[in-house]
Amino acid sequence: MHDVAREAGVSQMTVSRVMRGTGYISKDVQTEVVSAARKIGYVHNRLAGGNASYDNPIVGVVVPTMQNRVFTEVLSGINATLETSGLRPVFGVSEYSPEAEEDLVFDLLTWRPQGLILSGLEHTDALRRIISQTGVRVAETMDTDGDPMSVCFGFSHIHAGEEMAKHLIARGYRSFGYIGSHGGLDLRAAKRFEAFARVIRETGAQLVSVERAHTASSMEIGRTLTHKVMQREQPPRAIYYANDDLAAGGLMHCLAEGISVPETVALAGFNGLGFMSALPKLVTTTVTPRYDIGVAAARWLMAPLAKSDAHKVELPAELQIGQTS
Amino acid sequence: MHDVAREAGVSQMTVSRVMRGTGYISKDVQTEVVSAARKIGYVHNRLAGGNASYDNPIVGVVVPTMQNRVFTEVLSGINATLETSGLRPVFGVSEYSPEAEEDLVFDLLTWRPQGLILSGLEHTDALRRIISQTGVRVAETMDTDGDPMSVCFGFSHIHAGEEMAKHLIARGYRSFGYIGSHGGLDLRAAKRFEAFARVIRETGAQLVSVERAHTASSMEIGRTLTHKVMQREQPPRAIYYANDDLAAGGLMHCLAEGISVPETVALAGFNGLGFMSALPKLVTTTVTPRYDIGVAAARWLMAPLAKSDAHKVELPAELQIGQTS
DNA sequence: CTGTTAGCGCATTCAT
DNA sequence: ATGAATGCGCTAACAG
Repeated sequence: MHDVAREAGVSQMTVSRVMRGTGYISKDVQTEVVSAARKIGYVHNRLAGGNASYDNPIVGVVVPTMQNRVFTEVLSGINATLETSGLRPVFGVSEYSPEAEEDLVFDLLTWRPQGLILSGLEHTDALRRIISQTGVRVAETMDTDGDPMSVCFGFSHIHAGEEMAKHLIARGYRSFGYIGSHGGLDLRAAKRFEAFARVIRETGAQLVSVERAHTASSMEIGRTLTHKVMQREQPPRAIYYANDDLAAGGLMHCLAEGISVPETVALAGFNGLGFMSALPKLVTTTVTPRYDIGVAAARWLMAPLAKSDAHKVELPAELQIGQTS
Repeated sequence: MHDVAREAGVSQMTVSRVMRGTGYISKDVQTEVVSAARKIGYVHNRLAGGNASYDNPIVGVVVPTMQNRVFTEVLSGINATLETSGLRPVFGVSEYSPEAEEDLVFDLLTWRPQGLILSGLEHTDALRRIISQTGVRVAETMDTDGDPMSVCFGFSHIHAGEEMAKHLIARGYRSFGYIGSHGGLDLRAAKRFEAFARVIRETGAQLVSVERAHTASSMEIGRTLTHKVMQREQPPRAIYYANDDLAAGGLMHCLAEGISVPETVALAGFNGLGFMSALPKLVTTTVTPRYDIGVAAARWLMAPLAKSDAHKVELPAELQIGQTS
């Protein structure tokens, strides 16, 4: 920066102001400095400045997985929004482990970020402690069933599970199956399932099978588990899947085996991912606003709401009735 | 750090060494410092250190899109590998625009990264210039058809296109269609297509239709374009898709319309994404080592090969013959 | 194994 | 509208 200053015949401080576009600078000096910088091949070091001003143009993001489009879409929303003000997301993947999430948060704090974006409302005590100790701003996403540390953006999974149960009950189904993944580590899926199961029980209907893979969700797993469930003596009349990938896999199994949907078995997914509209049958699901949640969380970190504002920002998920129920 | 030093009764430099885990520190002092830090609630500022040591624990990554699993898998490989040595990827999305890529590189250099990971071998002149001016290490990925700035990791798209053409010709097909996306901005897809078309022509077979969506690829687009192509008076006997999403959409169209595959029309995709194995028919495709490419590039940045080493690291893609050709 | 000295590349806070 | 002095939090280089 000194070199640029000398080249442009101004002080180092003026170069700094030009680089950041702050304060008053005359047009002449501005162009002079820019061309001097280009001539020397100078690239502004934004992180060194963060040292003096005590914050960096960074937002830390922790997502549970990258195997599910849901979170890459959230990330897209975050990235697109932060881009507008020169911030960048720095992310980590927790693989649905609270301890891994805790480690990641510790690591990301090491970067002195403007804020943090986490998934879900359940975190380790140590994580909560460090957050309040350091005072970083935190946006929690994807869930509103619980108490956020400061603000959360998302929807109620309990409501989503109930709503789907009611829909299927209303359609006349009385015996149900559930297919999940991640060995139950996905706590939001667990909330949906519990709410779903409760409504089923209250209605006097049956939950005849619950299957959960121990690995990440995928169409393959969905197909395999559906095969397993449908081989039983008394297969369920309707299957609720933890997400669309699993449900799509279920549909693929039925297509391949000639099982008629929804006559023999009804299927329901969760998320409303784009690829679902390309399947031969539109699968009943709950459409979630992933991208918008990312946008909302990022926007909040860029300009936090006043204290008086809501601690829970609802971005509702909507039941989408397809041709599989 | 001063406060921690005082609390632990050592010098600030010793605290620095403990935080970074470098140099020789006695076990006693080490534990003393750690507990002092915890007591005060001190979080190490790693970016301030980057100031003094002239680079940060960061690798800049530019991917063309996040809509395609291919690149999120590359990112996963990069992330998992960098994690092992405390580095983090900081990424940007170019949306297949060379100018956007250029801007992103300029921005990422502002972070003083240890290195850069880019996609493809085609970049703007300004980008090449800044790279050589600043001397950052750059790994280019996904392609080996061309000259890397320093090292590239991937496979030949020309070979992949030729190989698929030869396979389909060998199966006896003589009239072909091609379905792509991104309005031709995906240069690697373009390489495959050109090689494919050349072999077709050389064999005396026909390329009867070429369709390209102007938007990102998806199953929906694949389904729509397949519908369009199959409506023609002389539909092709085999369709080569720019990627698996499009091909899967094509298969969905055929399933929904009762078009028999491969009897009426053969289908071939590209990438060999995991979800393909869940489809009712295994689609013929070329399996690409996305994750491994991310791993290899990241590993190289962590410990660059000697000058004498290869400038092109081949991670071969393999033809996978399925039930759709 | 630990401490001292010097300074990384910037931005803040005054001045003018 | 621009500049000078000062310090941010940390690490390199060396001494011991």
